[in-house]
Amino acid sequence: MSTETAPIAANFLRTIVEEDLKSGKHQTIVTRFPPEPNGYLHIGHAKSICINFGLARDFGGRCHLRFDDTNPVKEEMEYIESIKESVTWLGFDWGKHLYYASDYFEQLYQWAEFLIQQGKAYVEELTADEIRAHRGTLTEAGRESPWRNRPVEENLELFRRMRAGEFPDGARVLRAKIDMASPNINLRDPVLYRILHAPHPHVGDAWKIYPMYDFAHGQSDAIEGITHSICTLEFEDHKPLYEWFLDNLPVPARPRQYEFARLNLTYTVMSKRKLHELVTSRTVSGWDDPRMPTLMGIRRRGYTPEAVRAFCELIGVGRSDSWIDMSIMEECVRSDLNERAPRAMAVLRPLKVVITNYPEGQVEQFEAANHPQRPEMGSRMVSFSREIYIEEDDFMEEPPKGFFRLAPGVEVRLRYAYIVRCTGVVKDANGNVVEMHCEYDPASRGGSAADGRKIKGTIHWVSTSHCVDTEVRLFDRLFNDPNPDRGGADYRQFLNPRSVEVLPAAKLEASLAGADPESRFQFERQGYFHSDPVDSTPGKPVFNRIVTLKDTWTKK
RNA sequence: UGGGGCGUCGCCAAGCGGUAAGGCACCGGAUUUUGAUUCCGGCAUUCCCAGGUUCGAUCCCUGGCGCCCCAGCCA
Repeated sequence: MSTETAPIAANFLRTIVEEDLKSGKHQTIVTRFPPEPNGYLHIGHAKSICINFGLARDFGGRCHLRFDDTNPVKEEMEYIESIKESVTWLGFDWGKHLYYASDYFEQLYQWAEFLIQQGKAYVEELTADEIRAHRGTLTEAGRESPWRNRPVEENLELFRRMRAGEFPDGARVLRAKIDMASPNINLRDPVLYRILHAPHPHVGDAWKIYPMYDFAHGQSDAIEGITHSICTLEFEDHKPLYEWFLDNLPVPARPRQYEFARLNLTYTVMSKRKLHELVTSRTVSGWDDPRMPTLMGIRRRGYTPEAVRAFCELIGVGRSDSWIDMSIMEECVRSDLNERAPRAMAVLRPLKVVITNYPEGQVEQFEAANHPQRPEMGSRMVSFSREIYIEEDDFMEEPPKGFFRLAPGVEVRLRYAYIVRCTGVVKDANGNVVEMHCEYDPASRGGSAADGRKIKGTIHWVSTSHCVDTEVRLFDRLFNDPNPDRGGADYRQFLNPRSVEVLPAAKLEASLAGADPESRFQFERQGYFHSDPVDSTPGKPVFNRIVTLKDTWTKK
């Protein structure tokens, strides 16, 4: 009993794999992550990556990275590179198993000829519109094409001429001969090949015809010996076709397709089209904007790969449409970073404080723990002086009940330093508080009162002459509605106008000046922050807020 | 009113005929020099609805209801 390892969360896919291994159906399992290189990966892909690579990892199998590159007009090398980088960043390794559907184009072509020879495929000369008209509707059967029963030899010759580039785009198409009356529209003589005089990002201009997804995917799985071909629910209707090819072609293996529900996340959009629009309309700064649900954006925001993986594990795998609340993902970074991020003090919206009874010119050093629960993470010294900055929010002239930060006459502890009492404020012509005066208790060095009196509030601070000035960006959700896609309304009307707030002059404790790019800290009492890898400069890191700390005070 | 899928706590999600796991959220309370963390405790007499089979049904049957997907020479 006690030797049992922590149970891996059960889900139907793991159950299937477990049974296939136990029954001996498979000696080892092989999965694959098959992105089309026509865009950047997003958090929804992360779920699929974690499922596929995770299954392989947990059951001692392997997972291939295979680019589903059958449509050269939409695909680009840049995406291929970016996808590889994102998968690696997430922490997965395909080893030597990097493949391209385009690597199988010759085999696929041979199989297409095989189908023609078997009388199971034909060259179509109807236009795209005519094909659509013949396809019928959801409730009416389709009609057979006049070209459906042309002789094998004619089909073969025409298909070879298609390959040779003798026809313009769209002039002809190769179709499977299945069943125009099938209630499953995918079986109504699906298109297998189309003519595309377009260069391919991986195989160049070797081909003038390209296979459709349906004709490429299952066969690629078979070629690679994929045992469990896992995709999202919308492909379930394609499964009979997937199996039809496997049944009618001399493929070397028999993969099986399984489907799961794709990830939906609240307060964001996931479709490639909308993500693209956000970028091109300059609504966001780019694909790696820290507000984007892309893996590049999430990374730049400061999420750790561990947090993203934990999130994918936590949400589970099922077949019912699900909407995961964004707060779940936020909680995943918090719990990861709570363990590992060093703490530091940073004043985001500074209010100057003069400690009137503190000797002018005096500077003291206080030791501050890098992590209160993990002494092995060490400590650093912070400088204290007569003039400091505190957070604007930590002072209220007329505090509400239950406020235990600074207010006139009230005492508070400056973390790691002294207990101070507010003795007055300085206001500008408009009545805004521009400076505050305090007196400190010299007997409270380190923050503990000599007489043992309880101090309810502790606030963070930074010495005005020992801090670094820098930019900090406060990110929030991109949309202010849980489902911006709802009801066909224009999702852009739900854009959160305050999804980013730039604070040009935040004050960081001096130790932060040397922060490496892409390092993460907890700014005490505020949240977790990440030094931006693009905009930081030596000595002046720029910080992105990853997520706030939980806050049971402002919530009230 | 063609085909496919789904419906278990606010959000996910186990469960596979034997009397409702877990996580997140939420609500209490304890500790706390981060109103954080941590820690304890609470949180579905009930599984979309209605019938039926059974000693017994969230799990089987029948009939409803609701939601999602499919008519690209996209994937």
